Amino acid sequence: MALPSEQLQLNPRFNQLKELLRSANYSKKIKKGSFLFQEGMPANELYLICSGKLQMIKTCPDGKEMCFRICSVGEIVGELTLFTNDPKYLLTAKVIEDGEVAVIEKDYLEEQLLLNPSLTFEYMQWLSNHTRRTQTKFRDLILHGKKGALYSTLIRMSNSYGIPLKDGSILIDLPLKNQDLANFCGTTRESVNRMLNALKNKGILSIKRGKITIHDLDYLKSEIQCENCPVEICRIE
Amino acid sequence: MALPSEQLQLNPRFNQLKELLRSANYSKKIKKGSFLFQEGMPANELYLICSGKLQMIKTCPDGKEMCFRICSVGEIVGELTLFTNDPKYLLTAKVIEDGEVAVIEKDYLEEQLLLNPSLTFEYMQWLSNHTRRTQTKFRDLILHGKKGALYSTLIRMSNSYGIPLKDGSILIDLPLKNQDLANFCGTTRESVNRMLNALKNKGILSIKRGKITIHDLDYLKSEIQCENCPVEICRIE
DNA sequence: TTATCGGTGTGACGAATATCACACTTTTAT
DNA sequence: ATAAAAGTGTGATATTCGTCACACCGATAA
Repeated sequence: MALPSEQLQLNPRFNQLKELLRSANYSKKIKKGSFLFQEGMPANELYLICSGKLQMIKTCPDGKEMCFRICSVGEIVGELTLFTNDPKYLLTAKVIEDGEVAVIEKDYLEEQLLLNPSLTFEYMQWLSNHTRRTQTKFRDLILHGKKGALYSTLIRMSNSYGIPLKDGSILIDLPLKNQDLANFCGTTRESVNRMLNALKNKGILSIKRGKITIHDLDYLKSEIQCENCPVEICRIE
Repeated sequence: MALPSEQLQLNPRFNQLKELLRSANYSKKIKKGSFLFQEGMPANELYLICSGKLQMIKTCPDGKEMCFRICSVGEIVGELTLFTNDPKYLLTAKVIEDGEVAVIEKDYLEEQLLLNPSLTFEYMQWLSNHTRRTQTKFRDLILHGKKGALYSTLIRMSNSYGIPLKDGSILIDLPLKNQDLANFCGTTRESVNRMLNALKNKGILSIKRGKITIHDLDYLKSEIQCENCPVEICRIE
């Protein structure tokens, strides 16, 4: 059997796993504003996004929402239901852009994962990274107030969706409303608005047609005592 | 090396995994105040706690600490380094009670996990639950202010370390300083102190010799709009 | 015993953040 | 094109929370 280190070279981007998911026997159209699944629902399926965009959110009875990830083409959702005793979705998948997802049966995937060690390896690697990302987010979101939460979110957005521009700035290629950012940070849209405008005035970032461009990422990093953890980890998604 | 097996049976889940860890070829004494490992250190080993207690913390350059778990006998630490490209510990393991840990080589465990599907299954199950716990903590810690963070922490402590008493109360069998709780919640010891005293005055809880007894768990739950997620998930550790 | 130490309890105050209200701007739908 | 809807910007005010200061409490070691 191949050693982990060799496999690591072979599959840096989880190709086997996605290949398997792509072979799904059917797909499903998703419509903006609808939900692919909602928290609490029994979970029998996972999805690979073929097109469109999803927000993975946790809702509160009082109407508040907390956003964990924004997922688009090539990403896997519903993953945390695998190998659980009582499979229910923990999060809600809200469609924010029309598209299509490949559907795969949870049971089938579990079976395949246990049969195919190199697939297992990919999945574990993916899940480990996922967990590491979630855990590092904690420090930033909780330990440096709401400003820290926003700055951290912007940095992670840069790493996840950023396009480097000629002048060294980074365009976050995702239309984000103030409220969206607030949902990532656990704050209010008004607070986000004020903080963003303060950053604009300092020349740290600018906003055009709903998309943010970061001009001075280092400023944001220094404000939250960023330790430059690997980009693999310091991401939204 | 012989480990007292009855200790490992405290938690009936994940027996295969623990059995494997138990076969570790050596163990290490841990001394209160020292660190089993520190974040950033290259990670080549995992540990199974035989005795003693550890705090898994994330530190900040400015001296703040965030506590994720308190681990004792039968628990596995250092797990998130498995299957990562650049294996470094993300958290620091601070010893808060003398003891001993079984040491297992990361490479060896990775190999075993890929060779043995039923071991794989246990590990994935464990990691999934771990991730689900971390994720659900987010909502509580971020969405309901510091009071929500404390209440959530107390509820999770009850599920993790609670001993039901005859009168229906729950004793959290773990000596906790105000500062410890503050580190779990991302707040200050003064704030924790005020909130705890407010809860004492309302008869929600009482404290004797450093240990908290919850008299009215439902009050705490209702305050943070708890959805009674499975106890498997709603835990500190 | 007393001195020391780590922890608790609490007031005063200021900073950070939420809330409310409303005007203004941009986007979307008809 | 125009109206309606959605999103942004901002002041005023309330609330939450952190910070500082210091008294107190209880264990323990000299």
